[in-house]
Amino acid sequence: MACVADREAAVREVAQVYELIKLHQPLLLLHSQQAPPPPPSTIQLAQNLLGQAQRALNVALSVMKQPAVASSPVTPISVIKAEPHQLSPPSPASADPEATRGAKRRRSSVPPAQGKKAASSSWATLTAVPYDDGYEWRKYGEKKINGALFTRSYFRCTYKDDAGCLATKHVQQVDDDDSSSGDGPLMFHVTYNNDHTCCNASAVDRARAAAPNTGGSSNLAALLAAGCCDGSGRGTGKGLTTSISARPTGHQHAAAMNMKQEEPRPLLLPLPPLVEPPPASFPYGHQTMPIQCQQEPLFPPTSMEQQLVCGALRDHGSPADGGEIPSATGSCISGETCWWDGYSGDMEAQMAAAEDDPLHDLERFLMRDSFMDC
DNA sequence: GATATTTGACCGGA
DNA sequence: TCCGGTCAAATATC
Repeated sequence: MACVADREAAVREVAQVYELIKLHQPLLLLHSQQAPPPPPSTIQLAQNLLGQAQRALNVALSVMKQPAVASSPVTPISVIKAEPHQLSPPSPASADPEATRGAKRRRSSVPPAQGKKAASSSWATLTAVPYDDGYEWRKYGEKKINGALFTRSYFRCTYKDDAGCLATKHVQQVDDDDSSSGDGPLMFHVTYNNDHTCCNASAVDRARAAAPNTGGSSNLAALLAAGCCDGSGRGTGKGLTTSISARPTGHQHAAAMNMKQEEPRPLLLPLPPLVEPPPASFPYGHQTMPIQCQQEPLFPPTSMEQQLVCGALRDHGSPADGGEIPSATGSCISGETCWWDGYSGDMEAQMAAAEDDPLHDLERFLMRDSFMDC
């Protein structure tokens, strides 16, 4: 329990610094615009430092405040049920062309286990970041649920067809006044069905194996080990944009739930914004890099976090300091090569630079077992 | 053209 | 009959 208290104290400390930076950010910007203006390099340096500090703190807070997320696809807060359902091998339900032609509904031809829930296991979690659980998801439906303020979105594993992965999940924003009013983080109930049997699962399994004693708390290390995505090279470059539902869902947050889930996942989980997104002209160190992971923010109001987490652990080689985020197979989707490729090129120099990077130290601190293993 | 998302309809359990 | 979950045509995006 003492460790929990330590974590809370750490969260408070980091949040305090974050607020300080938030407070002084306009001041810095103001100074940078006053005459005589400081050398551009100085402005650049200061702003880079500011951006990096914010990013680092965001990283820290993400890790510290969300220990239950992402070390595994989810760390269940509560297991709803774990019922043994019949599992049927993924069969092309529409193998019979006659069955599909002209008939929109032919579910009667689908084997029962596939036609309805075929969950081998089910568990749920509460998270502020439903889109980042280490897997790639494809949305297949959305429903207005009785008594719920927001619609529920249904997702299945992207590789259901390719790998026969039966994993599904549905995401429901919590009807919470605090979270919906913007005073608190948006929270989402994410319910998972079936374990991943695709290659993506193996990536996360490796992550788990890499931190067997962390009890699910070492989300950072797990995410690192899991890589950015599945590694199948399936990134097509399509759908890299966030799709916010155009139809009126009655609530922007509900609309945000329609985000595309196959986006290359950020390496860390973004926190609800502690700071307002900077003006577009604000040259954060990472902002100018090609956003391979995220061309548009998942949540428009938190665009900075999206970019922050996207590049959080790999922009030591960001364009800001001459580096370049590689696009192996076109994007971050390429998986485990994603952030390691950030050190491609002059790796030694970049690693050396990273050693001196305060952010690097922070990350190392965060990854320390003594800290993570609370 | 390929792929992903949207959205109304359908299915099946309660 | 209601309702949650899923399907698949239509549509959007690249």
